[in-house]
Amino acid sequence: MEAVGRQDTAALLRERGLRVTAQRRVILEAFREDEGGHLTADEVHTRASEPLPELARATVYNTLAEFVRAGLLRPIEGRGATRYDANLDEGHHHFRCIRCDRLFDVHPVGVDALTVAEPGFRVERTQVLLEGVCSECDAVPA
Amino acid sequence: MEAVGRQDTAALLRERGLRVTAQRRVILEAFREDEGGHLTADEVHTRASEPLPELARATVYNTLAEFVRAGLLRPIEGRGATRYDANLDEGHHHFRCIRCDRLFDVHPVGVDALTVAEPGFRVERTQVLLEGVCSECDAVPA
DNA sequence: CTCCGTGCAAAGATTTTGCAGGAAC
DNA sequence: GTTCCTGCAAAATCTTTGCACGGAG
Repeated sequence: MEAVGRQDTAALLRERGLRVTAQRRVILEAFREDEGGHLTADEVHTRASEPLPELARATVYNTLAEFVRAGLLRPIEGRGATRYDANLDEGHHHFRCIRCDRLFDVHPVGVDALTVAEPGFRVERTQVLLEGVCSECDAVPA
Repeated sequence: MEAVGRQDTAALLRERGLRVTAQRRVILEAFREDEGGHLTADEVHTRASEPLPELARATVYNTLAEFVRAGLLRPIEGRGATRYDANLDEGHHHFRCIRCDRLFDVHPVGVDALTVAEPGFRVERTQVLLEGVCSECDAVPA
């Protein structure tokens, strides 16, 4: 929601016990600059390569996994490549357009009870994915 | 829920407008014989290869996609390989154990309101995935 | 200085595609 | 007989791994 300055990026990394490197900074900033903030590893690589052309794909994968462990990102698994969500708000869920494959944040009504414990299972995470056609694609005949 | 005989398998395929072939029959029967019915393409291939050793992997993928289009299976996307669900009951959702990676059917309380239309999006499908540790894995120290 | 992160390349896993032969209807 | 499915093999996609160098703390 709130835009965070570049200098804060380093502080955020340090806060989470992560070493500050140029790679981590540009990767984290790629999410801040993205409207919506739902990027695939490949998209992150493309964007972060602009300021840092030497950046290897493997580093992107390693770093994204690191960020997930540190609680900076949340992986959204679905069709094809995994997308990473920088919006850590527990109350939101996702809508994927089956036409354009984009991912949107949504706040559906009536999902709050989902945190209810399931007997026999220790629930640690909940992922709600709505699928359909977004208004933009719905306007197109095809 | 109810076990369906082999002879019904062919009828079911015909009903859905699908040609009846040995491959499709053994693939569909693999789901009936599986407790829980959440198989990956590879698991389907392994099981269906028993009665039909010539069965190619590509055929399994093609056939599963066909079955999804025909409404016989529902794809459950998540970490790693996609699992296919033979339980078409709209009211159930899934729990994945992050230790053993198995998928269980669950009926969490309070999810009914999820079918609520999301303004601006035409929702066609809803996928709720709970993640955590199953009771079986929870009993193991590691 | 020490440790951890990075880059490179290669392998691994999953899924898709093209085409010719063959079976279902 | 016509149409659609299957098998084979190869490629495309997405992700992980091993190892040596180099920069962060």
